[in-house]
Amino acid sequence: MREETKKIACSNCSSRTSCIPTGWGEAHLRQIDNLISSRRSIRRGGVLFYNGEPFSALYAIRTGFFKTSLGTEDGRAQVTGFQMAGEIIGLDGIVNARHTCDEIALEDADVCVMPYDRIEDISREVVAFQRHIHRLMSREIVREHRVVLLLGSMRAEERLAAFLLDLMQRLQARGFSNSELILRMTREEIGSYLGLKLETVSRTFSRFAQEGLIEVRQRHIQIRDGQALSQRGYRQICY
Amino acid sequence: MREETKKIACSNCSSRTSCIPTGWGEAHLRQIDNLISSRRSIRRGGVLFYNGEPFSALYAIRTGFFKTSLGTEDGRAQVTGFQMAGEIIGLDGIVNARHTCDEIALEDADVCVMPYDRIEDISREVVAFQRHIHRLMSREIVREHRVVLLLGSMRAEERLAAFLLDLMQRLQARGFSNSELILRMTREEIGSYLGLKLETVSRTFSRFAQEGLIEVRQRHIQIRDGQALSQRGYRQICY
DNA sequence: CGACCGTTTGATAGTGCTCAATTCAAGTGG
DNA sequence: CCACTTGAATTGAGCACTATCAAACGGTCG
Repeated sequence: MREETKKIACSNCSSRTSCIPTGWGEAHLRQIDNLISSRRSIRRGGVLFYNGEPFSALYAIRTGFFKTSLGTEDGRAQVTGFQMAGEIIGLDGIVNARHTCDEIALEDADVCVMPYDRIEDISREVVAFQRHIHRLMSREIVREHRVVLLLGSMRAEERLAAFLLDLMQRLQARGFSNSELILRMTREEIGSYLGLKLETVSRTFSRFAQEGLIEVRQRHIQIRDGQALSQRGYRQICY
Repeated sequence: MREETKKIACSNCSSRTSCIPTGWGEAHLRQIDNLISSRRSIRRGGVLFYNGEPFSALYAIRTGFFKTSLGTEDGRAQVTGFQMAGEIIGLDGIVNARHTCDEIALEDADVCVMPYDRIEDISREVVAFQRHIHRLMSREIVREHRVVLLLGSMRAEERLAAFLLDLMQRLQARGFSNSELILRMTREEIGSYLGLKLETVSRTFSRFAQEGLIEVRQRHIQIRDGQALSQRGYRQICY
């Protein structure tokens, strides 16, 4: 799994708005430019970091799609989340200076490496950046809350609908179509994430299709009736 | 629900070690002493903060026991966690400056109020404190990961066993017995947290008791065979 | 083209849920 | 002090949803 390393700054990065939003004064831009140490390219199926691996940096996804996977003692594994461009990953490693999950690329990906000690330094100097980091972590906590809600109180249909709606929303926020998406993960990975078996995922897709809610061609999903889909899956909290 | 407010400093707090660990130089103790603005006492059943309420502070639990509860659009609610003395709550509110869940006392409780702007200030001045806050948030993320794993891949028996073991471990870390505990929550709240119905929780308790793993008298639980219990529930990741 | 992986679909079994009745513990008020 | 009320917990019977096992299909890539 070959990986390349490049040198780059945030100030002239095209996707800056998504991961490090605007709003710093010009004065601080130079400090922010010191944030990224390098980039890494990960091939499809490649691993960004392993469970147990020493923690040293957070990563901003520039392109590509990742899954977060957690192993259990008895050999089972569960997907605990999917990440796409613009999102920051690796926050789990801060507590014990070790990562506690595997981060695996579902397609060829590029990430910016943000060494944690630099994050600490800049946080102390740039108030807006400090707040940004806190908000990132807090957002992650809130997101996980919603996953817990999903896994703890929804049925298969509701879970899958909520999953599709969540994906759609995140893609739409990144400028993609709001009625069409291509799944980057297998049915098994979706099932693992939703606490279902792959057969159940497949069946539920078929049922949705039969009822005219969506159109399914392999991993290509077309939303036909977003309204109805919402009614099935959107039990999420509004905030 | 009457609540009292008192003024106090961390440096001479008996339970300091649990929420704000030692290790700051003497020089910084005075800054830390400025962290707590007041204390609040919450009666059993009282609410520390509501979903939607403006966020202004984190809270350190001095005494008492809380549950975190999330409401769904269609009126259902789910418990997403239980918190005990020494733990820090309210981290969910940072992202959007509003709390996204309800925090409810399961027994009379006392909390220290830590205004968020003071946390920001001290974080910038005391490196060890900054790191402490980051670790708190990261720990919360890792904990939630484990809950997701529990809900997504364990069966009723495993869930309840893991739940008991987790509680025991946290109580033991606080100096309580490692073979005996009193549940502060109802079967329904346990069920909600574990993604089960209260009847299932009750039945599973009974089964454990029948098999000699534990002894159940209402909310009083006696561990008889922790080893066996571990084998049932401990599929958690080791880290 | 053929092999392989992922997906779909069917039949059956099992786990946990629903509905309902009963027991238990702790107040509450006469 | 005891009958009464109330909320929580236990237990049972039947059912619904999802898992499991199994087979067939389809797209992709060597």
